Amino acid sequence: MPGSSPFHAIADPTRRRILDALLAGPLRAGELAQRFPRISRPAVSKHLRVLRSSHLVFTEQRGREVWYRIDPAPLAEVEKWVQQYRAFWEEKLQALKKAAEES
Amino acid sequence: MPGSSPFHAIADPTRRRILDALLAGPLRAGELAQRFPRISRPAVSKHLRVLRSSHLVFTEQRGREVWYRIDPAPLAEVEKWVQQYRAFWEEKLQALKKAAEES
DNA sequence: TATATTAGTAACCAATAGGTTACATATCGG
DNA sequence: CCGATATGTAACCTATTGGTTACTAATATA
Repeated sequence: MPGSSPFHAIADPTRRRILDALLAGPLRAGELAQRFPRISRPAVSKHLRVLRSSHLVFTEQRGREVWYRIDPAPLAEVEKWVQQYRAFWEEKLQALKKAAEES
Repeated sequence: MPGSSPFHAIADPTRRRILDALLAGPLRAGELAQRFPRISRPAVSKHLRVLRSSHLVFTEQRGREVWYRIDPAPLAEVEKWVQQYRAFWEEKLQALKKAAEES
């Protein structure tokens, strides 16, 4: 539990939507949960725990409220990995272009 | 099963290593499995099925051999999503830089 | 101080994931 | 044709995931 992979953290679509919501700015736990009417608050709370454990979000306690905000730093690892494949797919696009020009 | 998310497909470290291996060029199923001595061939076969179902790899049958190669196209979705957060973390780096200069 | 409000946790459950061994299927080579 | 090789699948097991409801702890407020 202490420090799971960002690849695992972003695998779940609900967790990605949570991060997307936080992109606009910090939110309280409850407010965040309200944005997912189809699942319960504890379910969201668990997703937040996963995001915390992978350091994709961090919290600031203000009285009884807990504010969540993004820390996108761990996504750099994901980006780096995906970028390895960029050259590959750009090659393919090049090949397609060439083929189109030759037809 | 027909068409699972690339986010899910790359969540597993073994599947990422399979893709990494294929980056150097196409490989046969068995040859691929040999690179993972700690897990059985059927386990690798199952990972390959997941990768196939998310269209990250495709196969070419040649006699009794099955050659696997990468199709990185679905990773574009991942890249696109991660890039949204780029601006965010670059801002943070900027802020750090600024703070360093002012100290 | 009593009561709402906010957030997390405990205990539980069904479904999925990732692994295993045993088996089926198809092709190659002698 | 027959044995060896290459690959995938079936059946099964355990751990993890994502969800639920019920409860606890802490802080704000009337």
